[in-house]
Amino acid sequence: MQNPESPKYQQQKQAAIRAAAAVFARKGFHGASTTDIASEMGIKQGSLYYYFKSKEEALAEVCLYGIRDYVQRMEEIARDDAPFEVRLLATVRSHLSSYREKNEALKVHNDERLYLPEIKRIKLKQLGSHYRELLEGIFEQGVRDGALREDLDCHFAAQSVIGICNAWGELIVRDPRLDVEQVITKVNDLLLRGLAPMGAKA
Amino acid sequence: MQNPESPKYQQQKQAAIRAAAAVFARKGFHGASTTDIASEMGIKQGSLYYYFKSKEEALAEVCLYGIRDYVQRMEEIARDDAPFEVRLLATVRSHLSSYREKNEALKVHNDERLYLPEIKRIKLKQLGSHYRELLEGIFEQGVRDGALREDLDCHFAAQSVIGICNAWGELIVRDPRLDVEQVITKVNDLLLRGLAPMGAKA
DNA sequence: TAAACATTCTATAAAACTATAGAATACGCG
DNA sequence: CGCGTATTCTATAGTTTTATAGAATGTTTA
Repeated sequence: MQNPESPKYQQQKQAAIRAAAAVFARKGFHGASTTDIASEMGIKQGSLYYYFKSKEEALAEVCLYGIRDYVQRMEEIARDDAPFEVRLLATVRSHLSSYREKNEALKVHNDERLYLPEIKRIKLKQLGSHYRELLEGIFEQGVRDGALREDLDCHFAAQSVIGICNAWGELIVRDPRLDVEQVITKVNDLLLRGLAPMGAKA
Repeated sequence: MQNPESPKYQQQKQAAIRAAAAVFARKGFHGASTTDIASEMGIKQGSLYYYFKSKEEALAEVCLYGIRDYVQRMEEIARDDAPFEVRLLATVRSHLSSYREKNEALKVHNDERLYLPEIKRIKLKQLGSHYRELLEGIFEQGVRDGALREDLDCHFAAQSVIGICNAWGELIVRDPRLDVEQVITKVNDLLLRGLAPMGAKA
């Protein structure tokens, strides 16, 4: 057993999660065989079970790995009270920059809903909801500060941000020529204008 | 063989496509077994091959079925030259209202990219591109008419509309309590404000 | 160096899945 | 009704896949 949680083990486990993330993202959960994942990290199929008890556990680990520091960054943004515009930009940036950089771990979240053991699924759902609630809180603060129009549906706004960021995240991953920084600017701009109070400045 | 293309055959084929669409949407291409699809429409696994030569062909049919009248409605919108605001609303409505109504055929498009035979994939890509180009054209017209800001990146705008509509489409399907008409209004509003010229009216 | 432990490999059992063939049943029409 | 065709069923061959067991190899440390 991997009792000492040795550095090598940790490192390889990380590699296993990354490999699984990449292959799941490319082929989907069922499309990815354990053979694929193993060979992605340069070991044989059977050896993969040294790191994961099952294929589903691999998926669970990938999902949690993908969302965790994601939520963490959102918490930081929510914590220090900058003006709304700054927070929104930080959110969009956090969401979109990680999409390409932090490999494909996030693309899996369509599958996660389906094939995860109950407990893990709940855990993930909590993290996802937590993320959305943090974002909603930022919008509520924005309304209070007058940076957003008063009748704004903050839940709608938060969902829209997540939705549009995910959509552009996909496009960014799919098309390497896209300039991430530029996309971030434009998405931020679109949202800012779309949610601004009636007679806002440019 | 199904020589006469009898009404019953047509009807059952339609049912088969719908069933496949539903199961693919729920479980993804590889997650869906032919047994699942068959039992979804109330027949046995082997019988499915009376309607599809292979599982991949089923996917192809589902994808084409999903996107066709979609593109067609976009063509209508692009054809009669209404003011930009009307066209945008029509687009958002077409996109979102079909999402729940026209079952799950559209959700599959992540898989399609991966598992489709080359020819079908190209066909689909063409349809998708065509759709986006029509939308881009509408934006370009909107800029010319002064309804949109001059420096608007129409490609970006079109992608964003598609992205946000898809995102909300998913939410609509997943949560039956959501009021589609209300979502349409809000999404349209967000986009309209986000893309409007600098000193626009409410 | 040798013992103890960690990591990977090979081989395989058991299950699931696609696709086909041929039998069985349902349907429409003279 | 009864013939011909359309549709569905059963059974199965042939793959592919997950997961496990035990052997083989690497690595650390005393």
